[in-house]
Amino acid sequence: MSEHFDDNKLSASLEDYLEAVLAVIIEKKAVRAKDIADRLSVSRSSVTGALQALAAKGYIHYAPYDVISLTDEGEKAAGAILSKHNTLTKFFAEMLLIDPGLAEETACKMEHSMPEEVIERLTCLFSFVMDSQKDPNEWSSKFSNYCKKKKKA
Amino acid sequence: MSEHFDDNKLSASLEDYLEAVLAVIIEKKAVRAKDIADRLSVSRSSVTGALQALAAKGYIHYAPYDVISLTDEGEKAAGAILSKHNTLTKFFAEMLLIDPGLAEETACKMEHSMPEEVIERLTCLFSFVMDSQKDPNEWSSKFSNYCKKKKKA
DNA sequence: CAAAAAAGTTAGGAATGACTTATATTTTGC
DNA sequence: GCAAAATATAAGTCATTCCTAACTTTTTTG
Repeated sequence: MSEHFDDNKLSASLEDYLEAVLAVIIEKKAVRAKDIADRLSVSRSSVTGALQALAAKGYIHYAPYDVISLTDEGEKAAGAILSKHNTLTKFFAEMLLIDPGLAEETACKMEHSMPEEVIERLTCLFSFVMDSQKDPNEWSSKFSNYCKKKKKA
Repeated sequence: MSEHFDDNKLSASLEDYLEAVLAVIIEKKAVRAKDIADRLSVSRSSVTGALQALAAKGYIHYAPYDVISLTDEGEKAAGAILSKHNTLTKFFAEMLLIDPGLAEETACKMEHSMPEEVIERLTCLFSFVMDSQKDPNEWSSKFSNYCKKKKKA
């Protein structure tokens, strides 16, 4: 069981960095500071700072000029963030029928403040509702009709 | 139509102050700095600072030692925040069946990053699902059963 | 109504977080 | 082995948010 001191709590920004590390690893098998700088649109030195902070909190293995990798703890945390991100995006886009761009953007902001338990239930709601549809497009048409009617009323 | 410069964007913290102003007004017809200090657990001087910031951004009428009131803009903004707060709390508690305490707490954090449009759709989802229940407790039992089953599988 | 209590304000400052630029160091590819 | 690319560090900026302490104004109350 991993310990949880106050100082390995992650800020929203550090969560973004950690998420980016995992995303880049998934995408290209290895991370370079530059990839993260590009992806998050910050300077390389900001990335170094963030990586040091993440290392200090035990989420990544980091040494100057060395390869970056996630610790077990880091992998778990990054995975959780990524999954929150995906769950929320899917919920907004497919269930609430929000424009994909806005869905993504909103998920990005909210992924930092959603407790595990809430995400779990959201996933559950999603499958509960979708499972009860006869065909995959049924929800979309039913719900958008309802919303339109509601708006007029 | 009210103007929107960069500098009347509110931080999460200022939104909390603004929300508190409205909440106290609703509750007791008038606001005193002390009420807000107590409610948010900050010092009285932090409240003064926040009120000045809110005034500078055009959300409240403020003059030293004078009565505090919301501008039209402020009333609109505070109302929107409060309604986000309530919508989210209700959604978490009644639809996702999250413990009321956690529902409230999560809503508090998320209310700052939910676009109007998403809240609107969430409200719609809520009534769509609830409208299709025969009695008020149907959802709760159906959904919690589904979740239990899902967890075992 | 005057003194004490309460509420509000101000000044000044500490802590944090997230960035930056500029300079130094290391690695890598030719 | 050297130049170019990548990375790291130092040092500093800027904005937020909050605090304490001392002061002023307002309210209460004996």
